[in-house]
Amino acid sequence: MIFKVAIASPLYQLFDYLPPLDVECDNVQLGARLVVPFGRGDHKKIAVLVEITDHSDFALHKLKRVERIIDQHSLLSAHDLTLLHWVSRYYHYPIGEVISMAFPAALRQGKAATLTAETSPHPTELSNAALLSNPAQQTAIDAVCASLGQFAVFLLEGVTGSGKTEVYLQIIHEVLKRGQQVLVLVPEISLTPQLEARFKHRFAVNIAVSHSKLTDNQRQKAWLHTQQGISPILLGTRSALFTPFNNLGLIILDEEHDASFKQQEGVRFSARDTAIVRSKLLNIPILLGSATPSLESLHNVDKKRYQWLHLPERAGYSIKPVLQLLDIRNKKMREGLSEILLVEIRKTLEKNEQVLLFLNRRGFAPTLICHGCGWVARCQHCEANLVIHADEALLRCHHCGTEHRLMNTCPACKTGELTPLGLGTERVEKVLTKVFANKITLRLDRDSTKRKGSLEDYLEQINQGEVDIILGTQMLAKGHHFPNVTLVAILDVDSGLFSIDFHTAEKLAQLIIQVSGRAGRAEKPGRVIMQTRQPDHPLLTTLIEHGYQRFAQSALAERKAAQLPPFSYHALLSVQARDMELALVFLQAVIDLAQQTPNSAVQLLGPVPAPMAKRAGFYRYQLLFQSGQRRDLQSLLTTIIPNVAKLKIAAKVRWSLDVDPVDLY
DNA sequence: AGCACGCCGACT
DNA sequence: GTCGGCGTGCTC
Repeated sequence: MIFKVAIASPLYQLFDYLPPLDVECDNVQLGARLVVPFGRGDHKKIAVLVEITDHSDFALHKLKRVERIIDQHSLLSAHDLTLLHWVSRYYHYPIGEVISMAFPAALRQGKAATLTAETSPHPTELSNAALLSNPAQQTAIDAVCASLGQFAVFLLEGVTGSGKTEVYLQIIHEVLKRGQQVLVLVPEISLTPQLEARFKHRFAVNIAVSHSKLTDNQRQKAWLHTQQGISPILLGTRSALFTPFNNLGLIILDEEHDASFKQQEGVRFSARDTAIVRSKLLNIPILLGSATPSLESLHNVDKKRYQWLHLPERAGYSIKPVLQLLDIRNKKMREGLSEILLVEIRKTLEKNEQVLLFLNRRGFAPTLICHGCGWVARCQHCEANLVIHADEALLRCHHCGTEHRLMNTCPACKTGELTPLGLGTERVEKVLTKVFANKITLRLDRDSTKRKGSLEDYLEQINQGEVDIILGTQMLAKGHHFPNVTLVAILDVDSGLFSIDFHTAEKLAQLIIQVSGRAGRAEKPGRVIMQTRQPDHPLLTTLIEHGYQRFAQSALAERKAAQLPPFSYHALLSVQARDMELALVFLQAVIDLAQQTPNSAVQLLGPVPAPMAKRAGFYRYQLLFQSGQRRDLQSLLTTIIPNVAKLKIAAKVRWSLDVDPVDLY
């Protein structure tokens, strides 16, 4: 009897052990945790039992013995293990690391998987008869409910105010009536309080919540409640995806286009794509929701892989704002605000309505330049300029955190006048408080909301009407809705138009639509003004004249013409090292490995410097794998990645692989 | 990733 | 003579 176990280590393999002595092993369950000796000395590791076989490829006399079986009852089902194996294979990440990711911290360390006594399971009692729903909502509800108990992917497309959440709630109600559980995934924690409140109001059941801002204990409790079936609903972020369920009947993934569903370190999995795999394994439906679906998902609808459900705006509930481009070429500007925009802001404030301004750059100004000699304040560790933070009299690097005192004279020529160049939120805030001195301006960015809970306090002030002008970065683009805001302005929409990364256009369009959904209500619709020097840019004109769907069609046509994803498949191998040469030698070794594995169906693009070629003292390079067929790309990666990991030089650099990258940075 | 082993420089 | 620097190699 051989136990094949997973151990958290950067090795792409399982480890074989002999069963423990003096213990009855006939009933030991796959997915149970074990204590095993590992490495030299008497070191112990927590392992997860993955397979029991009767032969080993490893020399039998070298096998060590399992020391102890921690769990009498498995914590992970066979399906859970299959899903984790899929993640390890598809994202080319060591199986032991992937499996350990499924457990909360304490269980990873071998603590007993027991709940504290205070747990009194809520009676599973379904309250509150359904609200009214309109025909489009009913169609969506019926379609998903008809698929309960079988695999199907639904894309529910509906703008703010179309009643998506109500559709979710009614479908969940049906799943709970069948005695099954529901997994609800959302992109960010900031969205969960409202959603959680709405769920709790609707269902008198135990709702588990899991996201990274909770303590380890809170997360473990949610994990165990879900695993044991005490909580019929788990509401969580990306990392909650791997929580085991007793009887999962449906997955809902809201804001499916959101980039935060893609993990950007370690195992770079897509929670959306992995959730779909989980649904398929369990033979249950999955519902993806968005006002601005990703191009991949729309493409999958075209290919009939997903079923498209559409919620038009409801009559009388419409908060659809008017989108307008404001051509600022040759217009008089005051710190990034055109005269025309200032007039519109004034008119709005005079009606006692609120104004929301977006500028996606914090600080006072992104550049400090010497008017005398042209010296620019640069970060010595990054290929980036230092950002002026006037409030704190600092120059700060937004990439590595380096800080310097803001100086008065040019350190290069000692005489020249130092001039701030460009716009940040602090600078715009300053001019707003001056121009609208009798109004209250509130700045919301990472700097002004550092204190825990301050964002919530500010949001409350806004909704109480204590604030007239809200100026913020994209942290305001998600979730929060401000009914008394009737004017939204995007101060610099052009910065999103010229990127080397083809994903940026899609993200900009989604941002514009999401931002526009933050404002107004039925009787006071909002208006969105975008300042631009590119009023004829096709992205902007298509979006404004024909809406998101038409934009998405033309963006997909462009992707197809250029053979970019979703019409081809990408994997990005990135490396960083203090020594530039080392990084390049590593990538050359990877290229050599790829060329020893002839696969003409995969193109290698690179090595090229990363878009920020130096960051925090590390030089950064990357290599892009591209293929027309997913299986060709996968088979090449399966062959080479474990060998890449074994390269001697791999230990001297930091490298990572991103399959299906959502940004190429 | 850890962690032990091993082969070279400055200390009691 | 020994403590310890971190290069190298291994983990069932």
